[in-house]
Amino acid sequence: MLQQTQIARVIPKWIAFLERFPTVADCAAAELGDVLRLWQGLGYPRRARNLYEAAGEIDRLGTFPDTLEQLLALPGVGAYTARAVLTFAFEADAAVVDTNIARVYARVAGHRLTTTQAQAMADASLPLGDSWRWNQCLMDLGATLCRPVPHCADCPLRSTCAWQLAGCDPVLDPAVGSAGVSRPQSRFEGSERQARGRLLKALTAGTVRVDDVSKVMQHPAAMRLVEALCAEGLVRLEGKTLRLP
DNA sequence: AACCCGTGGAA
DNA sequence: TTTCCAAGGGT
Repeated sequence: MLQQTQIARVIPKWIAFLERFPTVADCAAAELGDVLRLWQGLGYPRRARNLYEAAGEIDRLGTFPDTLEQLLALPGVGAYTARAVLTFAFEADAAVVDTNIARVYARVAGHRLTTTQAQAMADASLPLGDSWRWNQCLMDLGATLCRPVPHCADCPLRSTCAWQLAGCDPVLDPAVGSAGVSRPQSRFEGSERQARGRLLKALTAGTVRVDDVSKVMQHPAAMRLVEALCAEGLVRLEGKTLRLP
């Protein structure tokens, strides 16, 4: 839920989700449509599908994956999420690089970093033992002080940060664009993404007739969107009736 | 590497 | 009113 989504917006959804699915097995035993309904409002519904499929895989495994390799093999689990589970759930030694931490390291280094470089810096800096505390502190530093518009005066790294020592010039900020963690997005208003979201939202409330799709989504290339959602397994087509799978 | 994927709050 | 971007991942 936290992938590309602010924690304040996740918390109420997370509480409701765990109330409905207290265990992995509960989620695995449900229908994808139930998961998608609980996901409504969070965006990126493919994450809900990935979570649902991951729950199925873990349920079949019988044990929860607890190595980086095993976690990375799960759908929707990448470099950040796998390490987040390791450090925050299992309290194992793993350095997470989210958008906040990537920004901190880029500014400390004083130049733009590739994801590989940022992960290497994080790995080299990680104190062993209570690594989750380190990860949490660094993440919060990025979320509170080392913001896109920073508050350098209060930063504990102000004497060692290369960008700060260079004068903290916004034009020279090595962490523009979320330090490359999240990429610029195309226009949302009037886009097919918006239309897909409208259709999925309509389906959480019931079914939709194919003939009415254009009106529901207010988008010209309506049928292409239906096909895209069907291909992703987020929508099921029965005759001329659309419903959640 | 480049591009795609939802949604909503804040500036 | 736009624009930015948020505890990223997949192709």
